[in-house]
Amino acid sequence: MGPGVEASTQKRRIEALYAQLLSAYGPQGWWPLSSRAGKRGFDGRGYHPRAYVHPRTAGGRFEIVMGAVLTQSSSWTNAESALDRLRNAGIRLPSDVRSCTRGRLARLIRSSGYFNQKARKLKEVAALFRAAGSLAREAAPSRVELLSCWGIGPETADSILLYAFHVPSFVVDAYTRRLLSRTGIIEDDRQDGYDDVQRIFHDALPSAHELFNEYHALIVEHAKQHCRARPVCTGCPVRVCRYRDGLPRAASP
DNA sequence: CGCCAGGTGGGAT
DNA sequence: ATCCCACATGGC
Repeated sequence: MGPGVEASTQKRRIEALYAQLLSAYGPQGWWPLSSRAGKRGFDGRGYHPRAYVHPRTAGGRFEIVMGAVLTQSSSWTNAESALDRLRNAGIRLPSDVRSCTRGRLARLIRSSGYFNQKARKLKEVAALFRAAGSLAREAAPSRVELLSCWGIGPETADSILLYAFHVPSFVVDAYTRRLLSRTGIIEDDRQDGYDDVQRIFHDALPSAHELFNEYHALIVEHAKQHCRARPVCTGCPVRVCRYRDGLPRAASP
């Protein structure tokens, strides 16, 4: 939190931002599942957006884990087509990943980018979730345990905790930093580390996974529609922001 | 064509 | 602790 900014002010800003985003975009219903989720072996008929059915099976949960890795620094559509190819190849459980060669995995997930690295990452998370029952709802791994896995950093760890296991751990991504920076809630998107930004949300909000789920999803939707790298400010529902029509302005009071 | 996309790990300073 | 870079495809 910036110097001189009261915690109650910070809390109001975070709450107001959520209200504006929810009002503008409506409930997002994350996590998005692969486009054919609902066919055999997968739970949830729905698909992103706004048709979320929370995962009940190990396969559904592990698909979220794989999706969280595949979408690292790449678009969801690219990650999703990789998920589709994994599903079509019958790869939906850690054991399926383990019995697939690294090279074949890389070929299947080519569209997600960084495919050699990500093939290794899938191997690593498959090893992490190897134990029977490790994907059970009540067997959520600890954050430290996730972070100790090669290929899982703080954002991926929190995505897995929140969206696969419903543990209320707020997900901070590049979009979150950009939005908080532009609205003046943080100084700039480099100043604060991951845990600092996460703490802003944890301090301001009740610790509820449904709320954290929606808030992060709304930030992503908002970042795609308006708060892009090159801002699209026409029709932007966020009232306090130092940009208008792509031009930097002085921070609002 | 250049920029951007729901990061992470490793190495140099 | 903090920069800097490799990793790579696809959409606009």
